[in-house]
Amino acid sequence: MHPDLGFAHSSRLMSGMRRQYPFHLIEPKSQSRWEAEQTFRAFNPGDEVPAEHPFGKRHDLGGRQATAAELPPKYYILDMFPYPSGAGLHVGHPEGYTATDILARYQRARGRHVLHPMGWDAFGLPAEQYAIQTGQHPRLTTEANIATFKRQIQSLGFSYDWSREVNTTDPDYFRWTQWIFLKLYNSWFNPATNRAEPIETLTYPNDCDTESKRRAHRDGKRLAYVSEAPVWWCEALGTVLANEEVIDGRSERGNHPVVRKPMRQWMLRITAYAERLLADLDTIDWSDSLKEMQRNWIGRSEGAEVDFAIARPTAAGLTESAGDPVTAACLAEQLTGTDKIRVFTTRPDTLFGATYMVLAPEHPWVDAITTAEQRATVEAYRTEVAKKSDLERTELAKEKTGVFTGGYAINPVNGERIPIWIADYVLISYGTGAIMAVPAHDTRDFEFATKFELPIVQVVQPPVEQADWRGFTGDGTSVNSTGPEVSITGLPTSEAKSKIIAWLEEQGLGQKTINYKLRDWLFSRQRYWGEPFPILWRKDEDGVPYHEALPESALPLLPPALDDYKPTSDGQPPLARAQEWLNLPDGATRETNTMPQWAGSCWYYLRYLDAANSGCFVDGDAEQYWMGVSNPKSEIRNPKSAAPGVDLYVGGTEHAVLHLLYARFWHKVLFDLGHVSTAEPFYKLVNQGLIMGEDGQKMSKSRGNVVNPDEILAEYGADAFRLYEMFMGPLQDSKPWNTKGVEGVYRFLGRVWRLFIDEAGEKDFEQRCMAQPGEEASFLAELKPAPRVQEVAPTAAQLKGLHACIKKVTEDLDGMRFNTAISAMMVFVNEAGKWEIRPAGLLRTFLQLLAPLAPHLAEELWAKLHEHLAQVAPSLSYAPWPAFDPALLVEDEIELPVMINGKVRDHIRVPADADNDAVQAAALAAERAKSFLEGKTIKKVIVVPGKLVNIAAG
RNA sequence: GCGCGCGUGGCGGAAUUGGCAGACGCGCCAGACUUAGGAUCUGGUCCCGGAAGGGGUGGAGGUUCGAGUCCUCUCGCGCGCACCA
Repeated sequence: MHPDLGFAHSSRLMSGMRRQYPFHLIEPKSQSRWEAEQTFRAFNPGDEVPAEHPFGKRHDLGGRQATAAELPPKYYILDMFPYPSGAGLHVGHPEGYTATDILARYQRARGRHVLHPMGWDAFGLPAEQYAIQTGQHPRLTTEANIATFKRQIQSLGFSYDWSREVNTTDPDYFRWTQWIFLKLYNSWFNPATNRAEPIETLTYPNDCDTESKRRAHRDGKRLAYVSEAPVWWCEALGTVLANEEVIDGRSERGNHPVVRKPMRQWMLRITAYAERLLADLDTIDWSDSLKEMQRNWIGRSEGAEVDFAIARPTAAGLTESAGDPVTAACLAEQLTGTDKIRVFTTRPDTLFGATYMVLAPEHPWVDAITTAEQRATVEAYRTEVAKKSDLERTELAKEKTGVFTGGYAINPVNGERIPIWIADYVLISYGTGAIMAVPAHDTRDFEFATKFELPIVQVVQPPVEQADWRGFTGDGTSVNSTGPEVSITGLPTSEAKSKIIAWLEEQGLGQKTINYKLRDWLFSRQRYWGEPFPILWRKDEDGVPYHEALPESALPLLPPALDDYKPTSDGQPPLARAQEWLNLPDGATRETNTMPQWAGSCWYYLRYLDAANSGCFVDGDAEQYWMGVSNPKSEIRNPKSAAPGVDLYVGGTEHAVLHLLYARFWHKVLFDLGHVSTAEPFYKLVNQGLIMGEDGQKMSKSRGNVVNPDEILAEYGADAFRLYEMFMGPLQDSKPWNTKGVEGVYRFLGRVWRLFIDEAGEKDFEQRCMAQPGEEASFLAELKPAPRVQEVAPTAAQLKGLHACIKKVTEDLDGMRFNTAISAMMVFVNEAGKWEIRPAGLLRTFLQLLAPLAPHLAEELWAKLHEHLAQVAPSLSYAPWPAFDPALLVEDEIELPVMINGKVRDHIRVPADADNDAVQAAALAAERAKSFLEGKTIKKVIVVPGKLVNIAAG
């Protein structure tokens, strides 16, 4: 039979698609071995480690229970769990997962006890919308999607501990989400201790003399409370949205229009934690840009609140007062009573420059101060503003609008009478909803004053002489800032601020204040597919409704079965359709809102620690071992924080504020209440970059540039896919996909394969597979390493090549530089491919380096290189990471460039330990160098030991 | 507008504290093996130039013996926030 006859009948082989190596046999083989062995299971303190488990063997813990102190140092490496959509996995998902898997495998080899779990963030709108359309229960859709995601993720060979898998829609999971909600509900934030405390520690003011007053006081302090405030209502989605879910007046999901609407909603008091959420950013290892995004979101600004008296039109002696000083005594008289407007400013040093005041159109004082002549104008403006959506209000903000109310206020520092305007550039929701306008030193006020011809008075001198003070908003020196009672003229901005604040406080006219952009978190949604609130509503003796918590024993509170998942016709959430569920025999009714999708993802990293625990959200010992620094052997040393929490968390930037801020908030509450041992959940966080389509555009169905991982896997295998995702470039960068690049790393894996398996063996193997396709697996098992692979001592050069590779790969994995680690392995393999005799021991060490990145191929070859010694291979997953020997990397003689005036002109070889004088002499004696120096005077010779020689000549 | 980040071959990217720019991979060119090659192996590949040599890290200056790296200005791109007083 002609040897090539078989090939001709395979379209795959004929078309040049011949596999570089039999990954289609190797990958399922490795994966089923890991599954059978439970290779990647992590053990909680007190768990029995099976006698034969490779982790137990490595750490001498097999066959017994290990205490936290006996377990090796932990390494908790976490991926942002996915929302399992119907579309299946996208090539972007596995990028982060591959990076964490490589590190998880690397850290196991380094001897760490690795916790690397995966789960499903499975509540959410798409499954619910599908349910509305088809009547199919969202659980069925969700389960099908999870099955697809799980199959796809598992086909990549990730070393997750699947025994810890969580699913936010599982009653055994959301029971604890509800439990945490009850913790929030039953706690208040004590400003004196700066932390959350059980609601029982709340003290009541003396006037709380009835139970209903006490209840009102208590309900006003809870971390989870009910508010009637205006919220973002999205008609298309049939639900309210959090501030964070609204972008430019449209829903983040689906880009539907949203409107403001007052509704009764559950809120979480995240603002109480604003300062701690901000301050603790300094204790964690996140990228600067991410921290900056969180800081911006929290939006802390320091300044002062200042009271401006309202000048009533009837007030005598307060008419136009050109040079007619109004005394502080007169002002004090004005400020008795409540006729004052409080403004917030970050620049109290510019008080003397306040030439008018602006209120938000919705400000409660507007009616009272508007004069009869202006009333029609003011009303018209307010109506116009109310009609505008917030989108228009911000997008059309290029041109300032506003109207005069006819009212005046008194500037407390100089008694000036200033007009009060209303304008929509002042927001009711920030600060006090009112500002003092300093047009000379605030861009917005400047634009407004210019348009409406309001006076502009300089009160800050810019530090640079020539600079125009008009519109100058930086720090400088106060000028024109002397009043009858106080002067800050001549003071630099920071001193001027503190002096004027001190004076205001003394006079009872204002005080130092800190404001945050952060708002409380709108926590309820009018949906079906989310966690029901464990809350009942009752009415008191006066018929006033009030809420009360279900007991913990009533958890989990399951959502009712429904035939129709739409909201009710009168706009009630879908849960209101279930009358039996809704109405309790004792007359109470259930809360019909559900929690937002963020709820489940706020704490899933804690559930992984003890996923099957039915008595507790997480066992204390497990929590302390995996999250804390209580383990004396822990290698994590965080200088600023007592605790690391999750050692490494990898995910996309899309969660930079929402998920990460919410999770930090919940974690801090749990910390305050003593349920977790660290103040922060995620010590180190890395955002992977976006993978774009081959055209350099963001991948999307409409562009048709989406790459399906299943197809790549079928053609090149999981190892090549993993390797390519890492080889594309730095993890944090965005980069375009290029399938040709996959072929590059695939060829590299083929070269690795051929280092071990020679052509003759391979050909024979392929022919046998072709003849008996059913026997492929056993033919693979019989395949022997090439005769060139021998148990011999390596040469010095071979050892040096290997150890250079160990060094580079080790350092690069530590620094998460996967692309250059792969490049180092390519260099090694290119070199090793030339060796006539390939020392087996050396190749085994190389496989250990390759194993975290291409684990399937490494396992297969590792097994073969032990079989040929008639040994059963030890577990590659737990084989100790090779150390490099620096002594092997030292050169006796080194080549140095000789530069003349910074240009390389020659090279010299000198002993590695040659002193500078010897190197200089050698450089000056170098032939080519000499010819360049002819006719020139040598001014200076710089010798950088081990690097180069530079001769400055002219 | 403000804040953060980034600009290096035809392409993705290397160059860890200022020290031989372009590692590694893709693509391309040539060769070997071959009935064949979209397999594999070998060599080449920043630009100009036959060579010698010269030029070169978005642009313009500067510091330095020496700059992709540091400083100043400027242009371009990406991300975030967006009237937050």
